[in-house]
Amino acid sequence: MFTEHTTLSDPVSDQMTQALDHADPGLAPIEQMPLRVQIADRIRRAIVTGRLRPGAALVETALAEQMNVSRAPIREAIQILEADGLVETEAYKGKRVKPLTVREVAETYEMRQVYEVMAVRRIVERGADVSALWQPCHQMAEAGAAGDRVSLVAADERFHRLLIRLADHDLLLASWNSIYLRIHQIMALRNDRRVPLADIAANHPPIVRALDARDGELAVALISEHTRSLGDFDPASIVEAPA
Amino acid sequence: MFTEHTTLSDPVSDQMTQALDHADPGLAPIEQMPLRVQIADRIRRAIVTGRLRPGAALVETALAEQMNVSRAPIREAIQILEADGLVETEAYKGKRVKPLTVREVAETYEMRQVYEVMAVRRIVERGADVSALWQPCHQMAEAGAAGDRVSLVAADERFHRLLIRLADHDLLLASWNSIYLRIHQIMALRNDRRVPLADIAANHPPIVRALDARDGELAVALISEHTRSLGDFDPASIVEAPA
DNA sequence: CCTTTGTCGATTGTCGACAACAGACAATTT
DNA sequence: AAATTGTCTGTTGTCGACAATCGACAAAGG
Repeated sequence: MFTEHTTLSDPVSDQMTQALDHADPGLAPIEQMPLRVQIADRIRRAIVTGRLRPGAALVETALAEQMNVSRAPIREAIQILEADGLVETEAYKGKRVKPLTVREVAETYEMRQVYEVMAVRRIVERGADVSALWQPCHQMAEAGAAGDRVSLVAADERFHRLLIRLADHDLLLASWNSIYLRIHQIMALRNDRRVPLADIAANHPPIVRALDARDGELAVALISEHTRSLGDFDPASIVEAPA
Repeated sequence: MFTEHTTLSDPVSDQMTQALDHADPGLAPIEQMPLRVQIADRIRRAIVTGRLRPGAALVETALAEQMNVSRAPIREAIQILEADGLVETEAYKGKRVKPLTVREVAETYEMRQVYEVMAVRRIVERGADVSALWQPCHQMAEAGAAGDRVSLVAADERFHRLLIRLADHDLLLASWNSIYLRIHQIMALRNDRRVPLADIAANHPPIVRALDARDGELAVALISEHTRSLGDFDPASIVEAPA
């Protein structure tokens, strides 16, 4: 077990949870997270879904009143987000959602590529079983056929997260998660429709096949090209003025 | 400018600063860091120098009294260290210096290798000027000849940090810094005397030469072997029982 | 008109006190 | 004696209030 930091487990289905649709948990252990974590999760989701845009001010007193808690857990939550690299503080002036610069976006995608290449190398070296990767692949294909972009993106994330997991490297996973938060945010902001859905779905199976065949060079080349292409983007589409 | 997080700027010369030996700063801008940052720096240094060993309890009230501040900045400082991955929290039970497992140590060094390889690749691709790397090289040679292990390790860190800087990639630098904190800690704890000083010093110039010659393959191979060898260590030398 | 100084509102920084919780140990009951 | 319950202690979690700082604007003085 790691520390208490959460992992943004469920990016989908958010406020649709009513009082009716959750099955009776019986007497299963009741999970209680510190307030700061719950708060951090909420704000984080607001940021990575684009509801809180880069540059938006986060005022402790306002958030405290809004969520009906004191400032202390709000402060701590924001500090968590600061460590995530999503929030920026200027002493005695304010905290705000960190503005995205073109450079940061590029660096983020480059880092992601390095992480995924590292994962692929490890998977090949260690001979891990990659058959589980087929499931998200199929889901992507279905979503692509149905033209359901949201489901496809969700399946894509599952694919890549699973790929990282298969590398069996906790530090890599943590680093990738941290990076992927920002990727989430970027995708939410730029809402890019250029690449056809079917293409995205079609990119993944060859990777799995190469991994399965233990063809390290090919697998690295494929994942490298795949993640690199994601970094090509329209610079003006998202970025606010740096200052 | 980044946020306010510090960078453990000066690992050496700590408490030797008396009231006399600092030159008159004139009317230069007086730097004031939030208490949490000063506190975090102190505790961080204590951890990475091994003065606070893995598993050691960090009790907020005790630290608050000891440093003569309230618990609030202590809490926030500890939270920073938690984000650094140096401290671990268990709700309502306590905070302690995160125990080091064999696996974590191995993963840390593997991650460092990936980062440095990435840096070398970027340096070669971008044709950065690497002549500045000679200075720490020479310092290492001198320290090696004088048998001064401390100076040599310090110069070694300068070499590698500069190498990362030359890659001109902020996110890489931040990630490397985070990793290197733990490396600091590990080195402080295991105090390993196996590798001869001269060998360490001798390993670096070939890397600079390869970079200078834009021989990417050779440079990657050299840095890869260099950082990999550091990860080979005596497992029993540092690790406490995981639980 | 320009410069300097004072004041004000907004925000974060810090503090001291109290509440909630986990674990250990004693008291009670059977 | 064993099991259950109560209690106590150490620690973190949360709160409300106050202090410090910043930026902007008004006010005073030349």
